[in-house]
Amino acid sequence: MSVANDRKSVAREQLMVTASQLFFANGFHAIGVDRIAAESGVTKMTLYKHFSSKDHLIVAILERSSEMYWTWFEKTIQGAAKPEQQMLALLQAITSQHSKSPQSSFCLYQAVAVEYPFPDHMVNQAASRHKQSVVLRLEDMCRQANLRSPEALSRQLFVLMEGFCMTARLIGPDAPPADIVQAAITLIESHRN
Amino acid sequence: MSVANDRKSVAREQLMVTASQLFFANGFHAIGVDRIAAESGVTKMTLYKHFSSKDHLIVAILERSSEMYWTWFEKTIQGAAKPEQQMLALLQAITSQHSKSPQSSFCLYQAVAVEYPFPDHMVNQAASRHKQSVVLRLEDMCRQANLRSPEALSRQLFVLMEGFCMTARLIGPDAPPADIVQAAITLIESHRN
DNA sequence: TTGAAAGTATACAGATCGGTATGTATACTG
DNA sequence: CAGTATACATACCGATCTGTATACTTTCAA
Repeated sequence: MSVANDRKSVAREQLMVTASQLFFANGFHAIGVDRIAAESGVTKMTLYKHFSSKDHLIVAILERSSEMYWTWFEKTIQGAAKPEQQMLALLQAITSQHSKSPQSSFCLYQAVAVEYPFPDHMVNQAASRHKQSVVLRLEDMCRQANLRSPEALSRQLFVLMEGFCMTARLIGPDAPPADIVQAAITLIESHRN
Repeated sequence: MSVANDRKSVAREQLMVTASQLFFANGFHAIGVDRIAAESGVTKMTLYKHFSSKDHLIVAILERSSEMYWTWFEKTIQGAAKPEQQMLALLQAITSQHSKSPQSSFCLYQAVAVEYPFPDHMVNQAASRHKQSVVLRLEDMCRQANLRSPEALSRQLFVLMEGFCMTARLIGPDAPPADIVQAAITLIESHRN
């Protein structure tokens, strides 16, 4: 089987994990392919055997992150019956994860929005696809909850989540833990019929 | 007078304006000093006569942006008497500015948080100082308004504002215009005594 | 008028960037 | 055994990065 299609390669997996961590902590432009390869314990040639360019590696990381996000998403809302409770479960999971590891609140897609700001760039498009689908999913949940103006409410909750992630970067660990959950509760309540 | 202290130099001013725009639209690492100098109609040597390094230029831009921000801030809340109305005036100004020019919602300090993530870096510190002062100012307003848990409310409003700026980057112009103002109203109301 | 300040022009240093070329060793598999 | 895939090592390419060196011009005020 051709290497380019072998999604189970250990080298490929290690490259994506390592690169993901490095990008996470340093940004995209600050990390070169040499360092990614070195810290993966792999040659640069191996990197380019698996990914045709740095941009393609980033897109692969973003798409795998998106898959992992949705797995986490569905698992998190699993216990909650009503859609309102599901949305709160998401916020609670985000904040409790934040208190354990503040760095985990950082969002790779926000970094893309900053470092690849042009919509015709493949990296930007990969991030946009993900965030667009999040907005739609939230809107879907608001609709299921039979709340007033589901579009507006979903956008409010989305902004709340994005703001939380960015605030974690800006202010640091001791940012807004439970406040955001309370804000979400207030906003949801205000959209009840 | 020495050039390094001449804050009125046209070249220095042009460099800061041009660099600011370029960083705004492309990020920091994506823009080199050569391009900044060229698009300012100035030599690279002139840039280094006024700013001892690229990082110092960025810090100067951030600090001047902060001054401009506070000028805008005080001017915006000027018409409103009550602190609650002042906070709403801020949100309304942000959203109305957004509908005129969506790019203006982008926040340079958020870009710093992504591209200079280390707290011991002077650029990161300059951005942190600004955002910290914004949080404190909001908290002050909430306290003046005699609302319940001013700390929590100010953090909620801060997250809302940060989320709005980031959403403008992530989703694009047709993001959440009036929804955020409504969210702020709801949150403020919920903290009334 | 003269002399410092401000700016120009050009060239360069040293490092790093993304990406490629060439060849070799290992290991699975038909 | 033969062939293919995977990964190795090393060296290199052109471009770009921040920052510096040197020398010439313009402006303006004491």
